[in-house]
Amino acid sequence: MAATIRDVARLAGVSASTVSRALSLPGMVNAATRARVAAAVEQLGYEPNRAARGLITGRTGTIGLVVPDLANPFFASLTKGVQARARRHDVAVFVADTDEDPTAESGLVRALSKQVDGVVLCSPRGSDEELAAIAQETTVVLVNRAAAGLPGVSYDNEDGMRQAVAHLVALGHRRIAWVGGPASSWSTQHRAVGLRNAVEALQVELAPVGNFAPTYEGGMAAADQVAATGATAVIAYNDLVAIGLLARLHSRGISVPGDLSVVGVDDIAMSRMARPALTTVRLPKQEAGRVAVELLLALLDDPDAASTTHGDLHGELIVRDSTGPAPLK
Amino acid sequence: MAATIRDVARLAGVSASTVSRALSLPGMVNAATRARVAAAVEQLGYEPNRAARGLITGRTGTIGLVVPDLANPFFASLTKGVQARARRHDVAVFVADTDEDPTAESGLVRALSKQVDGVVLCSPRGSDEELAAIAQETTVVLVNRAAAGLPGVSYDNEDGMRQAVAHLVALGHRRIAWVGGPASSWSTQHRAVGLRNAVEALQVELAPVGNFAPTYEGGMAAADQVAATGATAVIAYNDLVAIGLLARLHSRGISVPGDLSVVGVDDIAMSRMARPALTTVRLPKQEAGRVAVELLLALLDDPDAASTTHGDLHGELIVRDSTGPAPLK
DNA sequence: ATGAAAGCGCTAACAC
DNA sequence: GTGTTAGCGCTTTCAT
Repeated sequence: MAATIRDVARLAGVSASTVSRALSLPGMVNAATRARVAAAVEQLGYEPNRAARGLITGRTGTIGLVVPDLANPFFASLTKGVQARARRHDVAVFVADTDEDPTAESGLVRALSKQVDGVVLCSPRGSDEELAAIAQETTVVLVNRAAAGLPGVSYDNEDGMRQAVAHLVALGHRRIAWVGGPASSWSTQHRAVGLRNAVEALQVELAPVGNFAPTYEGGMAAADQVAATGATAVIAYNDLVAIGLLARLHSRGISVPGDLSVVGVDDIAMSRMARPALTTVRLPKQEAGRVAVELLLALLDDPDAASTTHGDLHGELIVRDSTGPAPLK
Repeated sequence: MAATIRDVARLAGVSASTVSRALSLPGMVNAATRARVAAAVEQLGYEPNRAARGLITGRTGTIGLVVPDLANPFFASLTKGVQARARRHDVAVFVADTDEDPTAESGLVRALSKQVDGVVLCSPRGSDEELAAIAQETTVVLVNRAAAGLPGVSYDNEDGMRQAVAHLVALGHRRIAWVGGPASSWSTQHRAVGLRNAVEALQVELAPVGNFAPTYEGGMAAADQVAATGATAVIAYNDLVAIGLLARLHSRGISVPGDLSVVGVDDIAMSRMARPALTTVRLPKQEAGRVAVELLLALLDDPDAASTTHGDLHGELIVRDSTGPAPLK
């Protein structure tokens, strides 16, 4: 059996409350007693029982993480970041995967919420109203989505798209195709806006080819339409789509970057390994997870810390072979 | 505030103990009372507080999962399987990532073990002794590793290698190179054994080129040595290594599968997207996670269920372009 | 079949 | 600064 606080108290010759205080509020106990307690703790290998503590404090020392798909490298990295940062704070992480089912989202969060202090919700597809309802019941931090009034971390999609367009324009491109992700996705909408602003500012043309699944298959499906636009460059919703484009363009005999330059978003590991290696807007994935955890913990400590309520992360253009090496002839 | 068992008891006009029984041991309570309790539970949206229950039962309804690297697609899939199956059993999953640090392994398990009923430990690098010590303190199920006496799920690596070799030999290959993973890895060792058996049975030659990191970079590093062996085919420790080989061979002007056929292991999503698409031994990743959870839960219910103590999963050869389409000339 | 009472391990008033 | 008391929400004897 594991040692309890009473065992420690007995061994240290003090009361249980003193042990409790020595551990949680060291300032409130005499240095000498504190040392005796520490010794007893050490000797017994005592670790407070979190369930018992939680029962009384109402805090579990646990947070939940809900992602659409763990097998998607983007979310896997994010999870890694969340998990690492939470551990630093001695907080455990429950992970739940909705399997890309938007219907499951709020149910999962609600189920989790009984067991955790707060939840990090990634790329939610639910409506703003649904999210607001969830936030009513539990402390939530959104990732990759901004919803009115809710705390969260998102990426500056507009700026990322600006960087991508600027790069392509500098290489001589004047007509740029855009393969969107799911129409309902917050990031697709914002990337589209950023793109429109950027092409307008730089006086080039944008050729949107519609919305596709954010997958390799989505890219394969979009490729022929991209080719038909007559654009000399294409920006894809994400790297998976861009790699799908690469595959289909290759089998059509369309050379990248010779005939068409391709840019993705995310910078998943796979992008470096693609042929040609993919130019992409790198999104700091683990960083988003870390920021989300910090935000959540801050919010739990002080529920109306309105000042730190939203994080905004920047992407960084990574130039690889799919847009080079030579400028457009 | 959430409803407590007393609220339910009051509303149903019974005592708290009756509510408790109605929920956990329905057989022990009168059908009529049971119905009244059920109605009250429904009306109040009551959910038992797990921490309070755990305090007395000693069970948390939570399991831990320790993986070397969440960003590795292999472990991401596995985690997905674990998480999905655990949810079916209404069990929550704590996920921890060791960041490929074997030293962190046992510490993490120990830390987790205070908060969970049992732990699924994936691809542990620790010694058999370390693992045995951990198993002493908490219920553990190993994945991708068999250690004397410990329950676990692993793959039939020997058979997987046999399939790969048979395929290559049927295509006409007579000298097959092998790029091993980390020397300390259990699966490297077993794959090597399977390979030796297979080449012996089929009367062909094996050319091992040593041990490399189980990554894309590892594959890049191994490629030139592979080429130098004079083999016409190579089997890589895993798909990441195989894709690294593909990249380096391509830049050396060595054609795959024209000059050299390449086979990987795992069948991660990336393999389908490689150019040429990678022939590989598909390992059921999510399935391993599911089996591990079932095993762990069975063990928790009956600590000496020695019968179901080890699962063995089979790989399946997936033939793609990196070993075809034409047989060796 | 049901209720009363005790207590899991801990923290938070409240005394001193 | 420290001990005493009470109680978080639940399950589990032990009565009845």
